[in-house]
Amino acid sequence: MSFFVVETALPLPLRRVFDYLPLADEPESAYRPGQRVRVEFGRQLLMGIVTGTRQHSEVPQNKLRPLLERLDDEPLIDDNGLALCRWLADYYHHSLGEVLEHMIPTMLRRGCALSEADELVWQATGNEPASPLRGAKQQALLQLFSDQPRWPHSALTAQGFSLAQLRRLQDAGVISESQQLPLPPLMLERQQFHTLNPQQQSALKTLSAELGHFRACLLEGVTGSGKTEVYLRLIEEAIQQGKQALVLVPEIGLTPQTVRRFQARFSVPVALLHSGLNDRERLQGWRQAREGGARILIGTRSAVFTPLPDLGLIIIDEEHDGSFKQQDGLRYSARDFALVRAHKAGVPIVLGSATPSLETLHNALSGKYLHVKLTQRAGNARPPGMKLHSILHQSLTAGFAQPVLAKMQQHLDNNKQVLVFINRRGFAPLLACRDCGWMAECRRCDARMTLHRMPPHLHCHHCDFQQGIPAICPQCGGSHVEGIGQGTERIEEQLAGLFPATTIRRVDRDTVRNKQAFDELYDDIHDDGSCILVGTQMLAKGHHFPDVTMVVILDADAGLFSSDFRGMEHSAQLICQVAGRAGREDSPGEVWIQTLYADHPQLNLLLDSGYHALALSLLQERQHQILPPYSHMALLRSECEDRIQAQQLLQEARAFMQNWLHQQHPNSRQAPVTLLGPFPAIMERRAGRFRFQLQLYANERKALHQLAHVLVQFLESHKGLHKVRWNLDIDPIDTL
DNA sequence: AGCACGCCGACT
DNA sequence: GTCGGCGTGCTC
Repeated sequence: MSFFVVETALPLPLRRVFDYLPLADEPESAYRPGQRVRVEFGRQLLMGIVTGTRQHSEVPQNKLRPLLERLDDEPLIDDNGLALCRWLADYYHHSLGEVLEHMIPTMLRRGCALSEADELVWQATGNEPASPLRGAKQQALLQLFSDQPRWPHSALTAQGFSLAQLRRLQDAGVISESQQLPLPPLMLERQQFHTLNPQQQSALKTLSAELGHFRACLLEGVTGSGKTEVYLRLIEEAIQQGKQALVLVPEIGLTPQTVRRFQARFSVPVALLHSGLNDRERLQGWRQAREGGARILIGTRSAVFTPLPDLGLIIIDEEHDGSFKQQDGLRYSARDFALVRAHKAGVPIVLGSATPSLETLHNALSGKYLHVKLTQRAGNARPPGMKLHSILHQSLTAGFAQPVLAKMQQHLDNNKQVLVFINRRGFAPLLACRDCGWMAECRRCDARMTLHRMPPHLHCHHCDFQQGIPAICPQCGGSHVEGIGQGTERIEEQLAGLFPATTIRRVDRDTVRNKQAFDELYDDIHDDGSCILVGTQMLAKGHHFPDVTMVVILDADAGLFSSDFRGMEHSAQLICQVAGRAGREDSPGEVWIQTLYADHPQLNLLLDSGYHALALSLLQERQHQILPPYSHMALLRSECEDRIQAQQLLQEARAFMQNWLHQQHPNSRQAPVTLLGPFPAIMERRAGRFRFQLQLYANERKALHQLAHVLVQFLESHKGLHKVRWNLDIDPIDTL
């Protein structure tokens, strides 16, 4: 038998693979890329993924160790999946082993067998009972198995049968046990298709012509224009062609409403992958997709990695949503990765949004993406009337201007609901002393502590540090320590005083601990008559509130002057999204935006001409400033408890890159990559660490990629400054 | 990332 | 005299 080694990717931040000797007596053909193997690595036990076999190894013979176990006969990840992981690792300059880790569910990472996701299934043998069966339960079971020969155990326990009763049938030889992967439940009552308006029909026609080959499409549809109905029809066509569809939704977008809408529309199994699932459920969903049982997979960011053998269509709903970008570790964009995946699979991808990101819009306008628009609202719904209400020189009651309160009362009197949006949870964003100006600051961050009342405490929203509320000022000993400014808790409390007869419901991370709680609250809200909803952006996404006819945006100004160049884009998207919560077909909503800057040009452009017009203007600005999408960006961040060292790492990185660029382009005046920084982060100290950033801009992605590659090599081999943590963010979405 | 080895300060 | 701090270097 000839010598060979097994090349293995390990879940380590090291950007290389490791060679292991095969198990004794196993031929080279037993090892295929994508299988899991267990190996000893130093003193630890790790699970690795085979990436190939080699006749020779660079590693000296005496250093090679044999692997301990091969866990799979069939590769867990196929060649397509592996190629996609290689692309991802390369594009984000990340270790292949860690990328592969994202590809498989937690249970499989821990070495479990695929069959762990199976359920117990009872199968009728067709034999006569070997011993007489007595009792009503036994007879009932016999009847069930003659109606249908295979029954999942859970379906039988749901009907009140016990394991002992089934065992008795098994002992009599009437049934035998086996295992199989459960299928996602099928909805039997199919919902009616909504009729499409002419615009939806034409959009559907355009998009369905793209099935069968790669094409990136932006479906830009104003709120209420019926994007979902177009997705559903398109999916229906893909399903009819024997294909699977992958639907990615934002983190809070996977509401029961959405799920029900999908499940009730298709006569094929729909699998879900979201954060509310346990490890076993995740493995089930993953396998249902991989083994083809599920024809539609709906999931959040990480679902983009799920193997789908018959993939025929990808849909990214609310493609502009920030939750598609992972913000730590492997900082990938599920949206961008999905585009690559669609390209490699030769299938169309539809990016849907009422407020597309400027990147996507740019690609659509330049003709790179097919641009499909829906400008009419489905049914008779009218767009909400949006108005700016200047609060300059106005006295406010509980943070509200008098006319706004009056208008709210009007809507409540009509038995309607009012939504108050304020993107700040807690009671007050600041606790300060009236006598000396002292403020409660977080001891670990450059930030003020937020005052909470329920329960009373100070809470840093940046590092989660909590402490009690001082009764007297720690600086001057005075007793006039009080909360300054408005948070959701305070608004809730004050509105209760102003509208004593009205139910006030607060919706933020403090009142809604998990998804299920939100769903329950949503049902309550649905059953309420008139009420006021006070909440953070949690309210803005996902759920629609049909009885809300008025939306009040209290702190729009906070987003208008963000130091991030995407600040205005994100504010506009959020305002549109909140505004979209209001109204239904017969009762149009109205949106009041309180602002100190009623003549803010961009805010006015948004309100007068809509998101698309504002986006075009913002794109022009980006073009002048040569910012994304007119340039490509990467961000090198550093953090360290020692401020000097955090900064120094970036200075050294900068010096290294300048030197490298100079060597590559000795004669050019303008390097292909522009370096900016290091700058302290907007919040320089967070959770006890000082944070800095270095910005890299390039016109050509290739130049940026090459520089990033050597930069990572430099940083990995960098000896000094060992305590400084760093990360490289390709296509960052916020530069905070 | 772990986990060793290794060389200097305050404890039994 | 040891326990233990974390600097630095390696892991197929």
